[in-house]
Amino acid sequence: MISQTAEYALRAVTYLADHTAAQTANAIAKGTKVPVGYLAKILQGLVRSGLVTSQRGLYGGFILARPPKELSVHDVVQAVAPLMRIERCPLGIAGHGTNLCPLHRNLDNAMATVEQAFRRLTIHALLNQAHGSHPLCGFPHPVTKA
Amino acid sequence: MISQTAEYALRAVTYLADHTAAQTANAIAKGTKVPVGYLAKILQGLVRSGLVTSQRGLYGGFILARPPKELSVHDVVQAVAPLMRIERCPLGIAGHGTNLCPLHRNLDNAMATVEQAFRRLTIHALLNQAHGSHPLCGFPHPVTKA
DNA sequence: GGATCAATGGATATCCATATCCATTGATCG
DNA sequence: CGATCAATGGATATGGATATCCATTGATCC
Repeated sequence: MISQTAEYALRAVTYLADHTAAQTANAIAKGTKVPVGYLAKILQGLVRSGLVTSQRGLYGGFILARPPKELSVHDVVQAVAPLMRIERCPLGIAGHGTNLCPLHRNLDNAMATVEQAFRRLTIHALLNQAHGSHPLCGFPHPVTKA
Repeated sequence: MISQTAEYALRAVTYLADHTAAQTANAIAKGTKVPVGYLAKILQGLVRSGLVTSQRGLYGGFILARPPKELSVHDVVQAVAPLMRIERCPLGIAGHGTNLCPLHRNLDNAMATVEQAFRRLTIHALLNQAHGSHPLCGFPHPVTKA
């Protein structure tokens, strides 16, 4: 459904949204159970996309570039592993344009539904949904460093 | 969204639904633009799942095991490349049960929506949606052999 | 300046979905 | 029976997503 990379990116962003101070790749990796080396790559991607800001050196790390209310799940997914819509006939007939056959029209409609849901769902909303107030599955609410 | 394998399987099943006589892997491959060797493997999977019946030798080939009205897109997708729902916490905390965190609850809800859509959509419905009456993208309606 | 911390970029490894090829099995025809 | 047709199963390749490692760059502290 969504790639492992997108899943990791969402965990990282959720984690960042839950912290005000900069968080190192190491801290995020521990807090989200994502392999640290791979996470570093994903964070680089998020930085390049402008969703996250990075800072080197002591007390450095990563911070969200926008408030969680203005950051959707769709933004994150598109940044690291875009959900491709079906725009033209996958059977490659020329001149068929946007007029998809029933099969692909229906498949794309399903994708459209998901895309819409992801657009509407902000990271802020995730944090504030009732669940004993921890935003990540089965995780003790991390103590925000003072 | 759905794997290449599932896409191929759906094309093949749609093709079969449009033909009464048995169709060889070769014919299906040509008619759906799927690599024949790979299609053969996928068809084997469909046979094993009981969605399709196979017959060797001259005039052999593949036929749908059920009428297209009783065959959903979901059936086909599940048979070859199951869409995995999120059933428990991907962060692997024991005893967390089915109580997903907001992130994974929302992701799984999106999947549930897609699953529902796929369950409701039959192959028969695909064939009968108005589109100049060819079920596959940009494809001249194949002449059903007499 | 030197020491330490932490992101960056590049090279490399691993795994799985995708894909190809072919010898074997089984069915039909004459 | 032999010849032909076509699915089956197994071995093998390939590419992209996933993942690891490390030298380099840049920032902070003393």
